[in-house]
Amino acid sequence: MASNTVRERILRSGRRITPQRDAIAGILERAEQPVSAQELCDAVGEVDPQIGRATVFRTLQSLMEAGLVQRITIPGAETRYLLCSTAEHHHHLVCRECGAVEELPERGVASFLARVEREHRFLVDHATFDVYGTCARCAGREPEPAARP
Amino acid sequence: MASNTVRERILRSGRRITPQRDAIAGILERAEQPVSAQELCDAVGEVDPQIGRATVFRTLQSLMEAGLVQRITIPGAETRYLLCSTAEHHHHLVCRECGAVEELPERGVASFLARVEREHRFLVDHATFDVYGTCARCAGREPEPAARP
DNA sequence: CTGATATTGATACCTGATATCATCAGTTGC
DNA sequence: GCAACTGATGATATCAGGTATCAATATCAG
Repeated sequence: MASNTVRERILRSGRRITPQRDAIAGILERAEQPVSAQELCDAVGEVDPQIGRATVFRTLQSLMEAGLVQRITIPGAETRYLLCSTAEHHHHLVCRECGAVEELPERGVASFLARVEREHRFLVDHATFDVYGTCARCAGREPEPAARP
Repeated sequence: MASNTVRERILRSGRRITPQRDAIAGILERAEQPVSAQELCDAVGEVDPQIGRATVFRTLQSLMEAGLVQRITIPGAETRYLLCSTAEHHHHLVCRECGAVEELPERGVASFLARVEREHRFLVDHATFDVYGTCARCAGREPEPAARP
């Protein structure tokens, strides 16, 4: 299933499958939220304390190059890594409450980018569009229960 | 003029004017491109070698809080700092060729964000939208003259 | 001018990430 | 299955950007 797919995707990108990569990909796969490098190192250490930091970062690098992982750089916060369901370029809706990340497909942004290109006479090569806020699930709950009778 | 405005803006934010802040703001003001922390430290050192790195970073912090400076975090590249003409939230078009930065006003993005909110039932709090590509001026020149007869 | 207080500079420190390099293990051809 | 070629690993050192500490200093309101 999914695990197999990740393995296949790693193989297809001309990389080798190793227990370390398996472990790291598995952790990313099980994480519903993007994880920081530190969290990932800790989680990896629980699976196999032998796995070194360098391997974790190298694996992230490889997976990013293969398009399996995206790095989410939140200004003023930790950089996080996310296993993406698609290798296509896309953007993220990050919930500040629960940390959940929703993927915003490129085509949702394309028409907007086209307008930017037209209005600014700017040849767009790459755009990062990360949106922070509150997801539907968290917005449903009351954030301040004490504020209500 | 502009220098005065920066001073005023610093003062209005309840901060003191110091020669160090003056120097740092001046460098940012004269830079047409966003500068990295390292570049800024170097440039500051040329003005006054006494000014320490900590002061540079603290000043950047202060100016960011005051809305005078924005930090541009390019994944996989250096973080850069940019003196912005407006304290309002806005986005950037960064030219990869010449490094020039064009400001994209929030209102240009607002309607797009509204659609995202509607379609994803997501309450947008903050969005960073940084676009990389080629500006009109650089696109006008031939990037590969050898490729043409 | 003067004092309360924000600011500074030197330094140490932290975290995320990368470089090095000898060793090890997948993969491939047979 | 086996050897060997090559990519991957782990330990370590190192780097860069950025922050914390703290005594000394400078700013600005009164």
